[in-house]
Amino acid sequence: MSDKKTQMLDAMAAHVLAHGLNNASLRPLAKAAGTSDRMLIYHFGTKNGLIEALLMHLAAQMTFGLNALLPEAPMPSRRALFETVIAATRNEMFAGYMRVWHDIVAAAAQGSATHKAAAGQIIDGFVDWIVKRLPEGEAAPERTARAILTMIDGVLLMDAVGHAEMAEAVTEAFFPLE
Amino acid sequence: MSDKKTQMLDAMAAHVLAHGLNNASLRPLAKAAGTSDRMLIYHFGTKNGLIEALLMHLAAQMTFGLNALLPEAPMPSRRALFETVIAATRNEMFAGYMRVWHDIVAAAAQGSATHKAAAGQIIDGFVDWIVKRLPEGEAAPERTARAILTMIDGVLLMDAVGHAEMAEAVTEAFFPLE
DNA sequence: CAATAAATGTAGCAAGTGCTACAAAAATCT
DNA sequence: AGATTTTTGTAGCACTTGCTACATTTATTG
Repeated sequence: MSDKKTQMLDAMAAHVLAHGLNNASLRPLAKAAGTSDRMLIYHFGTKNGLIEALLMHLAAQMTFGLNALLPEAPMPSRRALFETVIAATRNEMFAGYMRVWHDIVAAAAQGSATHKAAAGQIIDGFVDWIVKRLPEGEAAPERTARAILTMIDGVLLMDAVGHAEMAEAVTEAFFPLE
Repeated sequence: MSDKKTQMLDAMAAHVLAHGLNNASLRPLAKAAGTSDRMLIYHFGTKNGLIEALLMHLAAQMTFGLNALLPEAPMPSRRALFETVIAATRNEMFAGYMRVWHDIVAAAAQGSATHKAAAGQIIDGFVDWIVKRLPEGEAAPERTARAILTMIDGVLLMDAVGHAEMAEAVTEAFFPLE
């Protein structure tokens, strides 16, 4: 991929993180990238092509940011791991990604294969991340990681609709102090 | 509320369940309700007013459908309750509501107070529903219900992006057979 | 029955949508 | 250098968006 395209994608990703993905249209995106709608179509063929490239770009960014978050070492307990992730997703730095994440989910729910693919990529990255940080002695790490990620996404959803207190209930009910 | 408005809302709710909420526009909604965009604005003042009314209508419908799903009696175990709910949300009958749910979440994540309010209503209804069906002898039923609902929403999200297999991981990891 | 209010149809506006036609400049290749 | 391909600007098209102006019909009320 040419440098120019990558640069455009960076700028557009930033725009999407600030203004949302699902109602992004060509002209504002072009403006954010310092170019014209004409050029976007030229480079990406069609708006769907643009969105597809943008989704892959965003997925890669998310995975990268996640990996930069915490060293690759086992956490003392599931509970600690869970709480660390939740705290991180609530960091201002990640707020844009969380919004975009729910945009992706909504589009995927409406049947968009593109968005499902992007979601799959993000999820895979996240599962790997968790597996590497699971406390030692897990019987089925992959499975546990998937279960924990699903719970995290539940909390993320609740956060999104203004029910941040749900996280606490989950922690107490499913991650008891040992 | 007048009968006419209720009738319109029913028709528009059906349309939204089939075609999505976030990209619904006045003319298609009007067509679905057998009227004109002009009339929708007349009755609801503005599009936001319409969406607000529609959200409340949908929230009520969801709560109603949920209550019709299962008798109001304690389930034998958390696991059974969880599995029953998941199976229900996967029923074709509820597919439209699940799509709309994720639309609501996405809009709420972007900051819409209207959508947050609707989500809150749906969540409250769901928590009540769970509390009434929790196995007997729960120490903190309300808290447990919130925790379970959060997990359900995590699974719902995974279902939406095509990862239905996550439910299994959650069941095994967090609802062990006793 | 007359007067007032509620309800609706027709037409349209200004802004935004994805995308295209056409032509000119800039870079690349032979 | 000449030919050819890549890249870009300007304009615009056909359509959709939320919403409004104006006139007319239909119901309600004194």
